[in-house]
Amino acid sequence: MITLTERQSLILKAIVRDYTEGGTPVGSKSLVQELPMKVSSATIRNEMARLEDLGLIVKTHLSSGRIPSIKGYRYYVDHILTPEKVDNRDLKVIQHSLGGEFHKIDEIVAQSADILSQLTSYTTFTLRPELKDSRLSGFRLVPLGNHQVMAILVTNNGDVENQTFTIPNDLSGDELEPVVRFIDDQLIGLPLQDVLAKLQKEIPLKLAHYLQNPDGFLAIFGSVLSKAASERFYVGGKLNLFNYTSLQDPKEMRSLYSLLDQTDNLANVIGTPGQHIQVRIGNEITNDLLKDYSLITATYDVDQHGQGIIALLGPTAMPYSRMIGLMGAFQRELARKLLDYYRYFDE
Amino acid sequence: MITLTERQSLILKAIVRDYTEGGTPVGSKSLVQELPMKVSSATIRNEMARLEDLGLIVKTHLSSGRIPSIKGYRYYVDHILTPEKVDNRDLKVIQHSLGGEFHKIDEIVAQSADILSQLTSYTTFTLRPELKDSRLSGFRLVPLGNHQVMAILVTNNGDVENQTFTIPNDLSGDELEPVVRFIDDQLIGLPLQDVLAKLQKEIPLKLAHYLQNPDGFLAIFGSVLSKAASERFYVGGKLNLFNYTSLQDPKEMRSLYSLLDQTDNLANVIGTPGQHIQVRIGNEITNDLLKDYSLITATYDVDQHGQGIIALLGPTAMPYSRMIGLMGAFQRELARKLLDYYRYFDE
DNA sequence: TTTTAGCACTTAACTTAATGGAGTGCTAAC
DNA sequence: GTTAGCACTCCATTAAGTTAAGTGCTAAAA
Repeated sequence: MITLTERQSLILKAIVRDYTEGGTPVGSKSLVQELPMKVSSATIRNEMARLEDLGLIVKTHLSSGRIPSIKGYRYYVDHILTPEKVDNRDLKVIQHSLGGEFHKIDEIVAQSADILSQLTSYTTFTLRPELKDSRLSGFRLVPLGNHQVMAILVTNNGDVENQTFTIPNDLSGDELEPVVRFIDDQLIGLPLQDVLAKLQKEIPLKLAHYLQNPDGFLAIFGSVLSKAASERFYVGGKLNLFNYTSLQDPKEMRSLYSLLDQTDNLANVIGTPGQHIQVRIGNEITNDLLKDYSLITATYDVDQHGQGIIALLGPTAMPYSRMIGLMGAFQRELARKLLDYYRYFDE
Repeated sequence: MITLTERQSLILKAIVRDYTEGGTPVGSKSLVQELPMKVSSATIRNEMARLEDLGLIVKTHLSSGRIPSIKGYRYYVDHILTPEKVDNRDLKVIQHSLGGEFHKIDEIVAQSADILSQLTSYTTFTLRPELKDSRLSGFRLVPLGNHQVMAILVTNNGDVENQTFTIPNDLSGDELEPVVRFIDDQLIGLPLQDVLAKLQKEIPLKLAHYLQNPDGFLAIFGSVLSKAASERFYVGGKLNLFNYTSLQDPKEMRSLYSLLDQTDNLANVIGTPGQHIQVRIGNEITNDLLKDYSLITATYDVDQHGQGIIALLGPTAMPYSRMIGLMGAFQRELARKLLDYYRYFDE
């Protein structure tokens, strides 16, 4: 367990601040000017040597200034940093852009990602509150003529998922009606997870009473269901990659773009955030592509409706203090907005 | 009007080929080796000087090899190039990937863009056949409970457009039923364009019989309608920008990405392709951002269902011969597949 | 009249050398 | 424990030199 003196702590803090703002290694001379204590650069140098021994700062070459190491950022985030109060103007932006009327949870969550990435110039992922509490509240099949049928699934949160299918010739719309009624009787009100489970076990057998060949129908129902039940991240500010990636290696950026395009990957990247706001720096992120970046994840609670995630990807040299402040603001505002939304549909 | 001798033509052709393949300026010595005639490099140099006088090739500096000018590419495309027969393997890929079952025209068209960009490593836009022939064949409002209604619009081509709305408290699902019947009576069978026109003139008056405040409903209907009637390009192979853009200027790539993200811009970029396959090179493209690239556009005919567009964006130094061959293949295969599709729904 | 060999000349790209600036570690004195 | 002083290191930038590819031109050959 590392413990720093007051002075060392101030020096580390200044190095982190200067480097995240200026982007160039920080030397003893520039530090001596901005630090509140009146000591010489040689003293600072001695302290810096000690910080380096502890592994908190490193040199880029033998005679360069220092930059924080991953361990240094870690210490800074854990022990030194205080979250910055969110700028009043930023807060206005957040509240205003979440103030409008939304028709889907996904829209709210996506909007949040876009705003956060705009405020930070970084890249954002958001995940809606967990669906484990989501229940099936309606299922419809609407014949559209021309062999086509639209399947619509509604959850108790007001989420709607739909898909259009071409049905085989030997299956008329009328024939499906009792099936829908059967589904309604058996499955309405159940959590989506349970529906998914039943769909694989009991339903196929019982469905045989109504249809000779229930496979086609099950495929339809399963497809819409899994679309509604799957965890999909929304990614905002992809173009901001141009702001903070190295640009030296186009291959890397390309890989990052691909990673962000496949939203199902992101669950692995983000993992299961335990604490409320979690900062992972450099190689602390399990994905190798992101070993030179930092990831801040926050969960937000929407009471009995579960938790959602909002995450921020940026350079390791990011202004953590401001970022964590912002994440906190989103945690609160997003939870509030979603509670409003649910209340509307729960009434 | 420029006329080249046989020999000059061969030289220009070789320069274009070498440069599009190798990417480096072409000198007289390397030309003399691969050209079928037996002359010295000095002779080639004389001819090259003449081609330069004509503005068909240029030097990158006073003593460099030559690269084709835009005028040179133009001449090559117009007078020298013969479309390359599509590689058998490529054709297989195309046919196989369009051979599956599709549920929407948009899916077919999007798939084509993806395949083309994969085969070329460039970027592709596709536009579905014009919608002016598209007619309204069904309109539904499905109440989902909880103040929500899904509006579904179906066209005679089997295209389905839908959107979910929150309805005001003072409007129940039942009240909307006569409205839908009214819509069905008045508008079914009309081209979408006409529907759009009527929506602005006659309908609001007549609708007043059924609803005190028809504005809300009209907004819903209009929104779904315009979604169905709008021209939306699908863009494939955005990541391929990394393959052929300069990478020197990250700002430029960022702008390009933005351009491709706003699909409504693309109509202006592509313009109205007149001929069957049109090649626009460098500053011949009206958009300034694309002045260093080439754009090949092709229209494909789907008989009475109108024309669609497929377009390819790449570097000016692209292998035009192969590309034009590929575009031709897509013209044919796409028309064929879509005719199949329409036939299925027309029967 | 066209083609060719020969040669002086140009330029980009690469290598090497020189210089200045920022910063460090260490020592000896305060 | 702190400081001044100094030798040392390394990056970044500039300058100079070298090479390879290619050109245009001239005068002779075909």
